Amino acid sequence: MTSATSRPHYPAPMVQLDSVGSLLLDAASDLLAAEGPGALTVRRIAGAAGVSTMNVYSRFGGKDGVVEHLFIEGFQRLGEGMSSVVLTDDPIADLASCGMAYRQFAIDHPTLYSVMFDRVVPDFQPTIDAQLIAGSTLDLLAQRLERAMTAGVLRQGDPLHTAALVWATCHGVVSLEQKSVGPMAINWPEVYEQAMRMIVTGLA
Amino acid sequence: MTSATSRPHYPAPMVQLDSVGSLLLDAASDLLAAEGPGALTVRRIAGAAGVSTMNVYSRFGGKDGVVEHLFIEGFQRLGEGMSSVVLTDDPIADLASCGMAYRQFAIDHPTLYSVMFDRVVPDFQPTIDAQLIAGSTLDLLAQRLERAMTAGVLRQGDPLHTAALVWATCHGVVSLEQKSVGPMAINWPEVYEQAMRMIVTGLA
DNA sequence: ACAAAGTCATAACATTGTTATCACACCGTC
DNA sequence: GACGGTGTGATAACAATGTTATGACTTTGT
Repeated sequence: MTSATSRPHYPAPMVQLDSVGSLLLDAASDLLAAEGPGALTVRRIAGAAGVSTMNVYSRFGGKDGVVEHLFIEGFQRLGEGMSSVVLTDDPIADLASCGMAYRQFAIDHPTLYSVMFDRVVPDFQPTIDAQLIAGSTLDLLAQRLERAMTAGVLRQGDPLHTAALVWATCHGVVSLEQKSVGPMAINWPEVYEQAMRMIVTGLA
Repeated sequence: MTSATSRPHYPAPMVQLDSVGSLLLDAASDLLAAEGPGALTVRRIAGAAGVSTMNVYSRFGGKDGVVEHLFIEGFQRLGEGMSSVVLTDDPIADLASCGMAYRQFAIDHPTLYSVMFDRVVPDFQPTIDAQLIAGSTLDLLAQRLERAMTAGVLRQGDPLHTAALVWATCHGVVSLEQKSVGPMAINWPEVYEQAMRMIVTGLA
């Protein structure tokens, strides 16, 4: 992270990880969940994995490579969480379930969520590939929305743009809630439900 | 001099700043705007202000004190931007203007926005006072919404919770846009306008 | 069997936030 | 005017960070 000459390219995220690599990722994930992004130091990650710090560089190209893996893993798990809701014959109810799964992920993994959506690791910028993976999570939502559109319960429109709008709304509520912005009196779970009602009626 | 017992106690944000303090804040603000949060180091701030690093500690208690000032200043400027829109006799149009002012602020000051809403400075946590100031920005929005409610163009409801919902929606779109999350093909300005239409129809 | 190449733990380096040191200016008193 | 106390602030030191260099050990090819 010292030389900012050119965009650093980390190892491809799909490389087969050996045991040490997996150990490092697990240790980083545990550290992140337990103590937050501040605990994500190269020495602590390597120490928790029981290996030397150089493994972080030989396998991931540096700290940012590890963070990028966590970033991608987070979006994959978020996608799994949203796609694991069982579909009913009510597209609107399914959308609501999807939204609740989104919020549940953010609540269950707040520090991972902050790695994904806040710039919580200094100078970390996901690669184009990682951004594409992150963006592909939107496809799930777009499919749900398109289904609701063809069913006639939502107004017709570009599914991708509508998905971006819905995603942004859910993210906005979760983000403000996590940062405790605004008066303490605000009941954020209620705001979230209100947001989903607003989405449905606003896009009907 | 500073009580070593309680740690995160920055000087009150309303203290009268001497010339060196103002110099430091201006330098920090310029650095943040020009090179992003990574450039916000104690030495660079002091160097840009032409003073020694110790001034950061004697006047602000440390780097986080400076960041807290920027944090508060950001919300104050955001509030000014939103309250500077001239009011018409159309509460809905005024709400839209308010929303556009919000987005304009985020576009004009992206790094300041990230200090306010992302956890971009490691281990920085705004004090309760700063959070209250940040939350008070919501009051402006709540007043606009209450006006639209009494005018009958928006459904009755708790103005504060509704304001939180509207704020979260605007923040969500701006946040995802700034981080380039999602496919590149997304037209974020259009998503933002769509969001405001959704808000109006969803809350009518 | 031996040299070349790779691997990895240790140590070194630059930079960060923070704290300690210490010289010098200022101020009240004699 | 001289002197001791007070405090301000610049310099240097310290711990921790990401990263790179070094050097010993292992593996491999012939």
